[in-house]
Amino acid sequence: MPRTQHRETRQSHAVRAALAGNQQFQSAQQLHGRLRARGDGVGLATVYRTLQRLVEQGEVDVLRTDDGEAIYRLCSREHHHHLTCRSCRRTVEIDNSAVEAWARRIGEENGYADVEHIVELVGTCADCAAS
Amino acid sequence: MPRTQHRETRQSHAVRAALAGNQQFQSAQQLHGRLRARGDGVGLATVYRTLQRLVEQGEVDVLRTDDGEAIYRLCSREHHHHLTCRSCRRTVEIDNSAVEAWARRIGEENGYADVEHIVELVGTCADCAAS
DNA sequence: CTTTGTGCAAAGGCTTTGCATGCTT
DNA sequence: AAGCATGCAAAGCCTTTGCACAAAG
Repeated sequence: MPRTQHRETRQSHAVRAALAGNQQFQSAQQLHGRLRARGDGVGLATVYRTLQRLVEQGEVDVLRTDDGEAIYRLCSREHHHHLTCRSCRRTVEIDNSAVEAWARRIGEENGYADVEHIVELVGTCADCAAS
Repeated sequence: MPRTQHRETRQSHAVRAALAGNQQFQSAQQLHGRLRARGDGVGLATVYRTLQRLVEQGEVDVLRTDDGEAIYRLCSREHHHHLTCRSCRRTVEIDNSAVEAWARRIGEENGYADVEHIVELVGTCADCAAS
């Protein structure tokens, strides 16, 4: 059982609140700046470490911008993949059991056990394609 | 039409050759190391600048890994995916037609065009599982 | 009281940039 | 000859880590 053992601190609460207050993907630096502006001073390193924990616990999704910056957002579902617009970053969460099954089958066919998969899709969304 | 004008140099040729020699996405550092190993010494900065130019010219695609590393690949190349052993790094090439179709369909269903995908499988191979 | 979280600053890793030099055209 | 391309090293950015201190359980 993944016993999520983390302590309740003012800082971790602040980070979670900042995430909850915005449904869009935000960078660690943005969150840090937002917290600082709000008066909830939190060290940048703490922001990163808190986000890291949340990602490990599966409570937060993380993606990478074209700049290589990590952006975070509270998850809405369990396991899913992302389809991201390469232009505006609009993101759709994909929940497709076909991929899961496919990955597992490929593993079995090749004698590999405990197969994990990384799947990310990038495209141009309808709006951006139009403009 | 703006004819993309770039000079022919040993280095730019080497980078293009390295890209052409691998149908998968590769990082700049990987390309640099490969060139160095091959004897075609090329400065790391030059690798980056050449890749930058190729991307601007639309000859190369760029994506970001979860580590924030940029990975490059010549456009319009058929590629395959890999199933890698997390222990011994043994790698199997995977037929990709199923994934290609799946990715394209997901894109269409969501109104996304030109869908690129990153797919990586990691598991434990039979030998390593036995030991 | 013990363990984990926090801050700060330093260190890391990837990428970009300044500048003098070499090579292409 | 003129101007981009290259190398090297330094600088930039985002992120992680070491360490001492504070706080939670």
